[in-house]
Amino acid sequence: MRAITSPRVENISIGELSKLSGVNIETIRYYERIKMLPAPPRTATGRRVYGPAEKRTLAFIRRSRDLGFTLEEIRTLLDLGGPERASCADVHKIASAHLAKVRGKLSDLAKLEAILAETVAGCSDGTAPDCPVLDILDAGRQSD
Amino acid sequence: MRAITSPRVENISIGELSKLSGVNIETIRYYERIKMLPAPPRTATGRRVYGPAEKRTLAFIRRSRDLGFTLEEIRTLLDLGGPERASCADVHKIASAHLAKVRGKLSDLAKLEAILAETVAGCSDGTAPDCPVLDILDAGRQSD
DNA sequence: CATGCATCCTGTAGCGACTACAGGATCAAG
DNA sequence: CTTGATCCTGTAGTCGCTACAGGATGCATG
Repeated sequence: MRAITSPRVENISIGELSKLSGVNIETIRYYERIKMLPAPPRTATGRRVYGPAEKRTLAFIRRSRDLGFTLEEIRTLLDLGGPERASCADVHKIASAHLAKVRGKLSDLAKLEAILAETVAGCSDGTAPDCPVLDILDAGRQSD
Repeated sequence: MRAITSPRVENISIGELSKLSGVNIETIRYYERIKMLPAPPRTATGRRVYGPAEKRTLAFIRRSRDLGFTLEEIRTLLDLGGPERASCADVHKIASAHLAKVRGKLSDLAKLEAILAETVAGCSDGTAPDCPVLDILDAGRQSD
């Protein structure tokens, strides 16, 4: 979609795009290679030229990555939001499955935090003669 | 003299070790390759024979991995717990650094959960005409 | 003793999501 | 015109496994 009403066509280099989006240059090229991002037009000398559309897409990808979606999931999301603007239900399915995964991870991590905190506390400043941290890690499974 | 009744010298195969420890056979061999585990003795025909020591070490590794330590960290922990039984302070440093990382991840994940939950809720059953999930992902960065 | 199946062996390649080069080409400023 | 920043392609490395391929043993049964 070429911006008809948009006055200036904002042409930016990959370096600028990288700075603007917070995505590594190498990663942007990587996204292009694996077809997460469409290949942009080039200058006569072969440099990539990006416009607002790519900027938007990249921001979408980045945000979704931050939220822990895999590239595969994001690809699907992008497709769902594409020309067809298909079923919101599909999007909902992906997002809520992902939410479930996140919640699982969250509770695992919370448990882990508790154990670790306890472990570390047992050896508060390293003056203990035998290190309880190692013992706890060692004896995690009591029945050995 | 093979162990008949009481396994005084507990000699086990890699398969048994795998079952006992819950670590994949391939992974055990991988650990050996990258020197996380010492190479065990072999039978005349080249099969690995493990004893209680390896079992212990593997359990230690496994538990530490479950707690999210990297193999590199675990390697250090194993060294620290080795013949020298060196400074508990070092162990404490590693463990608490790791705890800090875990806490960071935990809070990130909690924020993420909140955003995702909200996002998903906005599209509770996919009957909305335009999908709010995509819009939210899209518009995460308001200033674009 | 032969058969057959489970288990083991080595070695290599693949995964996801990047990251880090090497070895050039081009651009913008002084 | 020279310098240094930026860009290009292509390949290989990272982490922590996992999955083969293609073969060699081990053990129970007929």
